[in-house]
Amino acid sequence: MTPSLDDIFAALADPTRRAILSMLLEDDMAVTDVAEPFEMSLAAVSKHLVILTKAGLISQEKRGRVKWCKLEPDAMRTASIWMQSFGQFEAINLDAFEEYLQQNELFG
Amino acid sequence: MTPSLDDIFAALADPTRRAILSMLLEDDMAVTDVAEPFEMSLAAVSKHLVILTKAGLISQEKRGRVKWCKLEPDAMRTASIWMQSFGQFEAINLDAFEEYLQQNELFG
DNA sequence: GTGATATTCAACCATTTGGTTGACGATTGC
DNA sequence: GCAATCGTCAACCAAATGGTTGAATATCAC
Repeated sequence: MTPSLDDIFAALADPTRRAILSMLLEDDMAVTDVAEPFEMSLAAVSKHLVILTKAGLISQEKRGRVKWCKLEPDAMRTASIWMQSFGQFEAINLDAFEEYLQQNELFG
Repeated sequence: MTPSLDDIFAALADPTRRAILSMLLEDDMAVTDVAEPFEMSLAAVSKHLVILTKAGLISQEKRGRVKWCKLEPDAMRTASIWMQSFGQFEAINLDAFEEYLQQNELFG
Protein backbone atom coordinates (compact mmCIF):
# COMPACT_ATOMS: atom_id res chain seq x y z
CA MET A 1 0.00 0.00 0.00
CA THR A 2 2.29 2.69 -1.29
CA PRO A 3 0.84 6.09 -0.39
CA SER A 4 -0.91 8.00 -3.16
CA LEU A 5 -0.33 11.58 -4.22
CA ASP A 6 -3.84 12.17 -2.87
CA ASP A 7 -2.74 11.07 0.59
CA ILE A 8 0.56 12.93 0.47
CA PHE A 9 -0.83 16.27 -0.66
CA ALA A 10 -3.84 16.00 1.67
CA ALA A 11 -1.48 15.36 4.57
CA LEU A 12 0.61 18.38 3.61
CA ALA A 13 -2.45 20.64 3.39
CA ASP A 14 -2.75 21.07 7.16
CA PRO A 15 -0.52 23.58 8.99
CA THR A 16 -0.32 21.45 12.14
CA ARG A 17 0.96 18.53 10.13
CA ARG A 18 3.49 20.66 8.25
CA ALA A 19 4.71 22.02 11.58
CA ILE A 20 5.11 18.48 12.87
CA LEU A 21 7.19 17.57 9.82
CA SER A 22 9.42 20.59 10.41
CA MET A 23 9.91 19.56 14.01
CA LEU A 24 10.87 16.05 12.93
CA LEU A 25 13.43 17.53 10.56
CA GLU A 26 15.47 18.34 13.67
CA ASP A 27 15.25 14.94 15.30
CA ASP A 28 13.05 11.95 15.98
CA MET A 29 10.46 12.63 18.67
CA ALA A 30 8.02 10.85 20.97
CA VAL A 31 4.31 11.49 20.42
CA THR A 32 3.94 13.40 23.68
CA ASP A 33 6.83 15.70 22.76
CA VAL A 34 5.42 16.27 19.28
CA ALA A 35 2.12 17.31 20.86
CA GLU A 36 3.59 19.63 23.46
CA PRO A 37 3.75 22.92 21.46
CA PHE A 38 0.22 22.58 20.07
CA GLU A 39 -2.89 23.92 21.73
CA MET A 40 -4.94 20.84 21.04
CA SER A 41 -5.46 17.52 22.73
CA LEU A 42 -2.94 14.73 22.56
CA ALA A 43 -5.57 12.62 20.82
CA ALA A 44 -5.87 15.20 18.04
CA VAL A 45 -2.12 15.21 17.48
CA SER A 46 -2.13 11.43 17.53
CA LYS A 47 -4.67 11.50 14.69
CA HIS A 48 -2.48 13.87 12.71
CA LEU A 49 0.41 11.45 13.16
CA VAL A 50 -1.73 8.61 11.81
CA ILE A 51 -2.51 10.69 8.72
CA LEU A 52 1.17 11.50 8.22
CA THR A 53 2.05 7.83 8.65
CA LYS A 54 -0.57 6.68 6.12
CA ALA A 55 0.81 9.25 3.70
CA GLY A 56 4.27 7.74 4.17
CA LEU A 57 5.65 11.07 5.34
CA ILE A 58 6.70 9.71 8.72
CA SER A 59 7.12 6.32 10.35
CA GLN A 60 6.37 5.37 13.92
CA GLU A 61 8.19 2.81 16.01
CA LYS A 62 7.18 1.79 19.49
CA ARG A 63 9.95 1.19 22.01
CA GLY A 64 8.58 0.41 25.43
CA ARG A 65 5.66 2.71 26.09
CA VAL A 66 7.11 5.44 23.90
CA LYS A 67 6.26 5.68 20.21
CA TRP A 68 8.97 7.42 18.24
CA CYS A 69 8.16 9.45 15.16
CA LYS A 70 10.68 9.70 12.33
CA LEU A 71 10.61 11.72 9.12
CA GLU A 72 10.49 9.66 5.92
CA PRO A 73 11.61 11.93 3.06
CA ASP A 74 10.74 9.54 0.24
CA ALA A 75 7.06 10.43 0.21
CA MET A 76 7.78 14.10 -0.12
CA ARG A 77 10.21 13.30 -2.90
CA THR A 78 7.39 11.49 -4.70
CA ALA A 79 5.31 14.65 -4.57
CA SER A 80 8.27 16.77 -5.54
CA ILE A 81 8.96 14.60 -8.56
CA TRP A 82 5.33 14.90 -9.66
CA MET A 83 5.72 18.66 -9.53
CA GLN A 84 8.94 18.53 -11.50
CA SER A 85 7.09 16.70 -14.27
CA PHE A 86 5.54 20.04 -15.06
CA GLY A 87 8.95 20.86 -16.41
CA GLN A 88 8.70 24.51 -15.56
CA PHE A 89 11.54 24.57 -13.09
CA GLU A 90 14.02 25.97 -15.53
CA ALA A 91 12.43 29.24 -14.49
CA ILE A 92 12.75 28.50 -10.80
CA ASN A 93 11.82 31.40 -8.60
CA LEU A 94 15.27 32.40 -7.43
CA ASP A 95 14.04 35.16 -5.17
CA ALA A 96 11.91 32.74 -3.22
CA PHE A 97 14.70 30.20 -3.25
CA GLU A 98 17.18 32.71 -1.87
CA GLU A 99 14.73 33.82 0.77
CA TYR A 100 14.24 30.23 1.75
CA LEU A 101 17.96 29.64 2.04
CA GLN A 102 18.48 32.73 4.16
CA GLN A 103 15.56 31.97 6.44
CA ASN A 104 17.03 28.60 7.11
CA GLU A 105 20.53 29.89 7.54
CA LEU A 106 22.00 27.43 5.13
CA PHE A 107 24.41 30.08 3.91
CA GLY A 108 27.13 31.41 6.17
CA MET B 1 -4.36 37.69 -0.94
CA THR B 2 -1.43 35.48 -1.81
CA PRO B 3 -2.45 31.84 -1.67
CA SER B 4 -1.33 29.84 1.36
CA LEU B 5 0.45 26.52 1.41
CA ASP B 6 -2.81 25.20 2.90
CA ASP B 7 -4.70 26.22 -0.23
CA ILE B 8 -2.02 25.00 -2.63
CA PHE B 9 -1.58 21.55 -1.11
CA ALA B 10 -5.32 21.10 -0.61
CA ALA B 11 -5.87 21.96 -4.26
CA LEU B 12 -3.21 19.42 -5.31
CA ALA B 13 -4.74 16.68 -3.15
CA ASP B 14 -7.53 15.92 -5.62
CA PRO B 15 -6.86 13.73 -8.68
CA THR B 16 -9.33 15.62 -10.87
CA ARG B 17 -7.56 18.87 -10.13
CA ARG B 18 -4.12 17.38 -10.76
CA ALA B 19 -5.40 16.04 -14.08
CA ILE B 20 -6.68 19.50 -14.98
CA LEU B 21 -3.26 20.98 -14.24
CA SER B 22 -1.62 18.40 -16.48
CA MET B 23 -4.05 19.25 -19.27
CA LEU B 24 -3.27 22.94 -18.93
CA LEU B 25 0.42 22.15 -19.25
CA GLU B 26 -0.27 21.49 -22.92
CA ASP B 27 -2.16 24.67 -23.61
CA ASP B 28 -4.67 27.16 -22.27
CA MET B 29 -8.22 25.81 -22.37
CA ALA B 30 -11.83 26.93 -22.12
CA VAL B 31 -13.86 25.67 -19.14
CA THR B 32 -16.09 23.49 -21.33
CA ASP B 33 -13.07 21.83 -22.92
CA VAL B 34 -11.43 21.25 -19.53
CA ALA B 35 -14.62 19.53 -18.38
CA GLU B 36 -15.03 17.33 -21.46
CA PRO B 37 -12.92 14.29 -20.43
CA PHE B 38 -14.38 14.05 -16.93
CA GLU B 39 -17.44 12.03 -16.01
CA MET B 40 -18.89 14.71 -13.83
CA SER B 41 -21.05 17.75 -14.37
CA LEU B 42 -19.73 20.99 -15.79
CA ALA B 43 -20.68 22.66 -12.52
CA ALA B 44 -18.45 20.27 -10.59
CA VAL B 45 -15.48 21.00 -12.84
CA SER B 46 -16.22 24.71 -12.55
CA LYS B 47 -15.94 24.36 -8.78
CA HIS B 48 -12.60 22.61 -9.13
CA LEU B 49 -11.38 25.47 -11.28
CA VAL B 50 -12.40 27.95 -8.59
CA ILE B 51 -10.35 26.00 -6.05
CA LEU B 52 -7.35 25.93 -8.37
CA THR B 53 -7.71 29.66 -8.98
CA LYS B 54 -7.92 30.48 -5.28
CA ALA B 55 -4.79 28.39 -4.76
CA GLY B 56 -3.05 30.49 -7.41
CA LEU B 57 -2.32 27.41 -9.49
CA ILE B 58 -4.25 28.69 -12.49
CA SER B 59 -5.75 31.97 -13.65
CA GLN B 60 -8.98 32.50 -15.55
CA GLU B 61 -9.70 35.19 -18.08
CA LYS B 62 -13.06 35.75 -19.74
CA ARG B 63 -13.06 36.67 -23.41
CA GLY B 64 -16.55 36.90 -24.80
CA ARG B 65 -18.59 34.06 -23.39
CA VAL B 66 -15.54 31.81 -23.13
CA LYS B 67 -13.48 31.69 -19.95
CA TRP B 68 -9.91 30.66 -20.60
CA CYS B 69 -7.87 28.76 -18.02
CA LYS B 70 -4.12 29.16 -17.83
CA LEU B 71 -1.50 27.42 -15.71
CA GLU B 72 0.29 29.67 -13.19
CA PRO B 73 3.51 27.91 -12.16
CA ASP B 74 4.47 30.26 -9.33
CA ALA B 75 2.14 28.65 -6.80
CA MET B 76 3.55 25.21 -7.46
CA ARG B 77 7.02 26.65 -7.12
CA THR B 78 6.09 27.98 -3.69
CA ALA B 79 5.08 24.50 -2.60
CA SER B 80 8.09 22.92 -4.22
CA ILE B 81 10.46 25.26 -2.44
CA TRP B 82 8.85 24.44 0.88
CA MET B 83 9.31 20.74 0.15
CA GLN B 84 12.96 21.00 -0.82
CA SER B 85 14.00 21.20 2.82
CA PHE B 86 12.82 17.65 3.45
CA GLY B 87 14.84 15.98 0.74
CA GLN B 88 18.28 17.38 1.52
CA PHE B 89 17.98 19.26 -1.80
CA GLU B 90 18.34 16.08 -3.80
CA ALA B 91 15.33 16.80 -5.94
CA ILE B 92 16.10 20.44 -6.61
CA ASN B 93 16.91 21.60 -10.08
CA LEU B 94 20.65 21.68 -9.81
CA ASP B 95 21.08 23.63 -13.01
CA ALA B 96 18.96 26.43 -11.65
CA PHE B 97 20.81 26.26 -8.35
CA GLU B 98 24.18 26.48 -10.04
CA GLU B 99 22.97 29.37 -12.16
CA TYR B 100 21.80 31.06 -8.98
CA LEU B 101 25.19 30.63 -7.36
CA GLN B 102 27.06 31.95 -10.38
CA GLN B 103 24.78 34.93 -10.79
CA ASN B 104 25.53 35.88 -7.23
CA GLU B 105 29.25 35.21 -7.58
CA LEU B 106 29.33 32.90 -4.64
CA PHE B 107 31.63 30.65 -6.59
CA GLY B 108 35.11 31.56 -7.79
C1' DG C 1 1.11 -4.71 43.16
C1' DT C 2 0.17 0.15 42.71
C1' DG C 3 0.27 4.34 40.75
C1' DA C 4 1.98 7.30 37.16
C1' DT C 5 3.06 7.83 32.23
C1' DA C 6 2.38 7.14 27.11
C1' DT C 7 -0.76 6.49 23.62
C1' DT C 8 -4.87 5.06 21.36
C1' DC C 9 -9.86 4.05 21.00
C1' DA C 10 -14.74 5.21 20.69
C1' DA C 11 -18.34 8.16 20.47
C1' DC C 12 -19.67 12.43 19.34
C1' DC C 13 -19.90 17.15 17.03
C1' DA C 14 -19.49 21.11 13.61
C1' DT C 15 -17.60 22.26 9.37
C1' DT C 16 -15.78 21.33 4.87
C1' DT C 17 -15.63 18.78 0.61
C1' DG C 18 -17.11 16.97 -3.72
C1' DG C 19 -20.81 15.89 -6.07
C1' DT C 20 -25.81 16.54 -8.00
C1' DT C 21 -29.70 19.22 -10.32
C1' DG C 22 -32.27 23.10 -12.19
C1' DA C 23 -32.51 27.87 -12.95
C1' DC C 24 -30.14 31.91 -14.35
C1' DG C 25 -27.22 35.71 -16.80
C1' DA C 26 -24.10 36.67 -20.61
C1' DT C 27 -22.73 36.27 -25.21
C1' DT C 28 -22.86 34.63 -29.86
C1' DG C 29 -24.56 33.27 -34.65
C1' DC C 30 -28.00 33.51 -37.88
C1' DG D 1 -34.86 39.05 -32.38
C1' DC D 2 -34.19 34.55 -30.91
C1' DA D 3 -32.32 30.20 -30.09
C1' DA D 4 -28.16 28.03 -28.81
C1' DT D 5 -23.87 28.09 -26.15
C1' DC D 6 -20.84 29.17 -22.04
C1' DG D 7 -20.43 29.21 -17.42
C1' DT D 8 -21.99 30.16 -12.66
C1' DC D 9 -25.32 30.22 -8.84
C1' DA D 10 -28.27 28.16 -5.33
C1' DA D 11 -30.00 24.55 -2.88
C1' DC D 12 -29.27 20.24 -1.53
C1' DC D 13 -26.86 15.75 -0.14
C1' DA D 14 -23.45 12.12 1.63
C1' DA D 15 -19.05 11.55 3.17
C1' DA D 16 -14.74 13.19 4.99
C1' DT D 17 -12.12 16.27 8.19
C1' DG D 18 -10.50 18.13 12.48
C1' DG D 19 -11.56 18.69 16.82
C1' DT D 20 -13.48 17.25 21.67
C1' DT D 21 -13.97 14.11 25.86
C1' DG D 22 -13.69 9.97 28.66
C1' DA D 23 -12.46 5.27 28.93
C1' DA D 24 -9.11 1.74 27.84
C1' DT D 25 -4.48 -0.45 27.11
C1' DA D 26 0.41 -0.90 27.75
C1' DT D 27 4.47 -0.05 30.06
C1' DC D 28 7.43 1.84 33.54
C1' DA D 29 9.15 3.08 38.32
C1' DC D 30 9.08 2.05 42.95
